[in-house]
Amino acid sequence: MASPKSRKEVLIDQLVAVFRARGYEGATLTQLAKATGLGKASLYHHFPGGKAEMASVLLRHAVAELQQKAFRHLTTKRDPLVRITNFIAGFDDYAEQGNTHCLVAVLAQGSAAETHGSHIAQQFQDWQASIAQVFEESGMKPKKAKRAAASLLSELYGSLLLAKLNNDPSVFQRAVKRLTKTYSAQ
Amino acid sequence: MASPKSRKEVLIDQLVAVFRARGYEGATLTQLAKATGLGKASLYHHFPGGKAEMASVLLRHAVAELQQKAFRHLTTKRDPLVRITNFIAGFDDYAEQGNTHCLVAVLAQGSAAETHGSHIAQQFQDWQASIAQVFEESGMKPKKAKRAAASLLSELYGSLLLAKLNNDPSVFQRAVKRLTKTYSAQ
DNA sequence: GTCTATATAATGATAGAC
DNA sequence: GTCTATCATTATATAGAC
Repeated sequence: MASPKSRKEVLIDQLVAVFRARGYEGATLTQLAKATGLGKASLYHHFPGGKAEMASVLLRHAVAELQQKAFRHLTTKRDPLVRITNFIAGFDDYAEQGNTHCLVAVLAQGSAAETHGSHIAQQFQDWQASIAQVFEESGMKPKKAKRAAASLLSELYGSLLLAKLNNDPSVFQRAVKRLTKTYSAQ
Repeated sequence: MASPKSRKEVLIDQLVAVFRARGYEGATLTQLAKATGLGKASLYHHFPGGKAEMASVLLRHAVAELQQKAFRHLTTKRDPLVRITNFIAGFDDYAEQGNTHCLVAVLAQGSAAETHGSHIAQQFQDWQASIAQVFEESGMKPKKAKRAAASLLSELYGSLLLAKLNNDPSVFQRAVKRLTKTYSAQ
């Protein structure tokens, strides 16, 4: 079912893996070149703006992927709680069951934050509002819906971070299971 | 009441601020020198092993500070739920009400993870067990206590991360308030 | 203990051939 | 589109005077 990936998409995936694992400053051109099998000069052919351009392109790509895999489910016509559980499942997919970081969160740290921080903040506020909207449709008052949305995002990103800190993806997997159960019950 | 800080403690605090804000690779010697008001060579007088030694010392320091401010409260003789709420308050103190990162989490990312990852993982497992122990004493079965501990840590670290991603410390402050309420209500 | 000056290595980035 | 070779800059780290 997976549509065949273009050359550029494969390239982007290879670069994303390095940025996710090492962060913006930790991802050196030597490592990026090695991960893609290209020389440094070839990377500059694809990204004339160098590392900064790579980060921008990859950030857009990650946001689009999260939208497609996870947040998209929030705006369907289905039952609100089904939308939430579908969203959680999509996020689990994006995070590869707790085995990888979210690039958006990675690029919000270190010096990349100076460049992308406000964009990312806006994005997270939009996402949070999108979740809150679904909770409202499920019967919560606006204030409570907003906090429930913040709590859900916190638990997803928190357990993903803790999975990394504990060096154990199952921390994330259990959180996904628990959250899914919480919102599918009733 | 705060005991006067030694020269070295002040120095460490200044260095920690840079590592917290920029990460391990993002914290350059130039920035570290500027933050301390010292020249680079003077930093090597205090830390002959350079950046790597700074990170090791600062990591130990951060773990000790977290122990002193937060986790210490888990092993008092008080009521289990009081211990939990005291722990949360202490973590809030360490995180400066959501305005700063946890250095331990910062040093678990990027290339510093290669050096400190397993130590940090062990530390988090110990901390999690310490919280679980309290939940057990409050009446939970071991399995449930363990998951409740993971959930609490996830929410604290997740809301702290989300506060950064949203560029809004109140995300963390509200989580602390909500968690405190959850565990202080009977 | 701190400094200036400098060495050494790595990084991001380019030029130009193919 | 990819390469080799190289550049300029920045990074970590050291020597040695004070």
